[in-house]
Amino acid sequence: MKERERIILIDGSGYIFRAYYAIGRLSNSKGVPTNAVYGFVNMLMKVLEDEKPTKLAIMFDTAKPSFRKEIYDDYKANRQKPPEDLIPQFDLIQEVVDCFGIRQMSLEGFEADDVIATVSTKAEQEGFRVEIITGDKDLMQLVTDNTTLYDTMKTKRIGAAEVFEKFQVRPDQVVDVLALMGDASDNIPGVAGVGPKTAAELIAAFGSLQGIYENLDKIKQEKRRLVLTEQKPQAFLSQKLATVHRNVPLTYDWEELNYRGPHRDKLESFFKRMEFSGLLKRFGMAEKQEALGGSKYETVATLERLRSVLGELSKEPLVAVDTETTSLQIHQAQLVGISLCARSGQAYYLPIGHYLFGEPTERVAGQLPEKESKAILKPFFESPDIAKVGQNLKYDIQILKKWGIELQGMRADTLIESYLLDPDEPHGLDALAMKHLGHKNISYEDVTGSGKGQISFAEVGLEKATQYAAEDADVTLRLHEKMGPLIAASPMRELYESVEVPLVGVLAQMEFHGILVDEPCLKRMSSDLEGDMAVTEKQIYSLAGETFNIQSPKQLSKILFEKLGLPVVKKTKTGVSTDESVLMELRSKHAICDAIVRFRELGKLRSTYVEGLLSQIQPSTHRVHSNFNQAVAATGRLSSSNPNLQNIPIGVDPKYEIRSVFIAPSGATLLSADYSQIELRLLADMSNDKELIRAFQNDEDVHAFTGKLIFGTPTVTPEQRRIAKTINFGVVYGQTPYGLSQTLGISPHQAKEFIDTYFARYSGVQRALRDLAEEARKVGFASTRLGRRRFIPEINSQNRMRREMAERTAINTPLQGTAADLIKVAMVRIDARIRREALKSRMILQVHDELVFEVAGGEESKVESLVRTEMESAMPLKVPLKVDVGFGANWQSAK
DNA sequence: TTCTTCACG
DNA sequence: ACGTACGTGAAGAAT
Repeated sequence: MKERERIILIDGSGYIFRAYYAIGRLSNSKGVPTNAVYGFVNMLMKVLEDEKPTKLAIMFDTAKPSFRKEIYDDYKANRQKPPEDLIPQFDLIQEVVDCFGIRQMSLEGFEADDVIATVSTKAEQEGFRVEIITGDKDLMQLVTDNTTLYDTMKTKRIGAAEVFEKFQVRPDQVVDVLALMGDASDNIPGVAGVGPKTAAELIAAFGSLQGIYENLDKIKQEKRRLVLTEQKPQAFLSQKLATVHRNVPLTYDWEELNYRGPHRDKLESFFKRMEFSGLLKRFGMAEKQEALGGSKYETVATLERLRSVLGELSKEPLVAVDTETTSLQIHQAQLVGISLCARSGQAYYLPIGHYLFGEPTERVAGQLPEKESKAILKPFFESPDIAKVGQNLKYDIQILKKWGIELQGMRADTLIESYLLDPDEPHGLDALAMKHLGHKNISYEDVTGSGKGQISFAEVGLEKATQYAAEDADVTLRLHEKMGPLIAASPMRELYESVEVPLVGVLAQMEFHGILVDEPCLKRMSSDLEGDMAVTEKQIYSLAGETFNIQSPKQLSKILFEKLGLPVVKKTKTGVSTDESVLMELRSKHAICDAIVRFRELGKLRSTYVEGLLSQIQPSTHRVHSNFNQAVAATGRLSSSNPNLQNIPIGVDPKYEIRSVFIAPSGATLLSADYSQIELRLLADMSNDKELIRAFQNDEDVHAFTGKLIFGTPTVTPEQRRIAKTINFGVVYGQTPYGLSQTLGISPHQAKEFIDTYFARYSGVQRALRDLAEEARKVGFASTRLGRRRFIPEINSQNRMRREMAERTAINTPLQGTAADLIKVAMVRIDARIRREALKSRMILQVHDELVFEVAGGEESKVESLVRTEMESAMPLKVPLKVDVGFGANWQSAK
């Protein structure tokens, strides 16, 4: 028999809502909300790419209510109005469907489901196969041998077998099941007390709704029989409501459903309007390069010209600076060029280190001589009176420092400006140019190429390099002209000018200096770990009775849950969880669990910390130079990467204390200073809770104090203290009883009692947390003590999960973020004093509530007292700030 | 590229 | 019916 041609029908209305909730917040620069449009387009493209349809149509509901409303006034009565920012997106979605060249169908008085049913029924009669793209179970009634359902967000296609799996009935019986069980989302009443289980059981037994009522006497359970009799009208009404209408009066012919691909021009202008740059790229429609209005870029090729340009720039109020180099790794990077811009549209490129075809010795002609230009540039860059702005100046500061210039006069950084204005948005220069200037920057790959043929920036021709580099300086200045005033007019001005901008220099210094690593010791650990792992590996294989990849959660779960028959405790999105909490729960059932936990522990140490750290050591300095990222964490914290020095294990196994390999050079020691209970102290201050304030004013052990309070005892056992400690931490995260019960291994009921008692004793805390959520709901953002903001739009979400998540964010961000503000203030002040007092000691690490210093011999007491003073006085609170300080030859022993 | 797991505060 | 504490970054497997 000839293969049937396939028609794809898409439930458009269903996907609009799912797209809206799936994508969260998104809008273009004009403020038009675009999240649903974006999600919808992605769904559509997935269907087009995966299914390669030849015939398709998309069905929509109409604004007018359907005929069901006439039959039953309460139909969809409890359905909420679509959210405000979704409404304008309905039309946009219909527009984009047209751009794709896809037939859309709808009819007043009918729902999308009815239109789908009508077309699919007809199509099947005429010899087509039908695939319905929907997430709605109601359409299961349409399934036949030639009609299947498919949900793009799931993997499985739904045919008759899958329908049977879900409801234990044939597709044509689904309506009757729905009639009995009802549907809360459509407000279809069903029969009271009959859920999916009972409904399926009844229909399976009697064949249909009609069949049930013809055989009521055969129903044993008296109660059930009574309810069914009583609610017969509802049952048949529900059946009517759940049944799709298969005869909607539509006019169309199959030709109109042929899919011939998108109208590229229309699609391009639509995507541009929406500012979907990723989608434009996917269609090869990347915006054409448009020079910024009236821009003129000059390559500065002679020393005379350099002098005169710098002379002009020195009189300007602010100069944008950008450096081009051969590497993002400071200690491997060579300076290639510098761009400067003080008036938008007029920028200069100073070529200094361009060379030919991979030969660093073959200098390109027409460049500035390195030594002489450095001598001219030095006073310019080192003048504190010539104000500079840049995008991520932390990098340029280090490049210039390596070149022999100490940048002074840093006044602004657009990376930081963007971060403060909305920490959750992207802050890359290209993204900012698009967002604030509507301009597509020349991309780095356009200049250097990408992949195998990629060349170093040093090999780029001067003309091309000038266009690219000068544009970056130009764009940076323009971005500052947009964002600078926004910051200045906001309550964040002080935070920006006195904390964040000075911190850029502090972090640059920390990164540049790095921390010394004991390489031989790491190498010893590496081989020790290898040995221990081999032993553990053997144990695991013998316990499992076969060899397999222990590091593969998939293979491991096969062994644990299929071969060894252990019970499944927890699932992940894609399979069965084998994480540590699962293994700990199963450890009494099989010895393999402990061995796996041990193997993972050793493997983590080896790959992430030992090997990972070894690979990051700079051969030229024998140090690791981590990046301290100032514009990543949405709360205001720093983050650390390449390597991450903020998650080095604390060293539970004395054999493998990773922190002990971070050492001081000879003649120096390390000093570690960390805040004690910083977030709880801030909570005490913010909440004004009299008990919590008392605890800190009396310098109590706050966990023991809390324990005494919630257990009502004069002293606490270690176990009680542990529980109190967990709750103290949980409060800061906006804990739920369930979450607490999981971490404590107790019942949710008991967890709830602990929480209730906690709030009864610390009533000020409870009030403060409620106020934080309420405040965020009112203004749309959470803020820290120094005015840092984080927008939390989902605090008003219709989706409960998202909303509750947002509420926890609203509680946690002010605490975590104020702690971040505070230690940043301390860092800036400590660094200023180290410079002013000309100390040789250096700040080298920050780990959220801890600072680590390399202290020069003889400066110990001076640095200790300086650090303690500045940390403890960074911010006045209603409770004292306490700092613990320790010295040691390595990081481990300094704690 | 995405997912899972796990290290830190 | 569903998922469940805040914030990060890195490695390895699977897609």
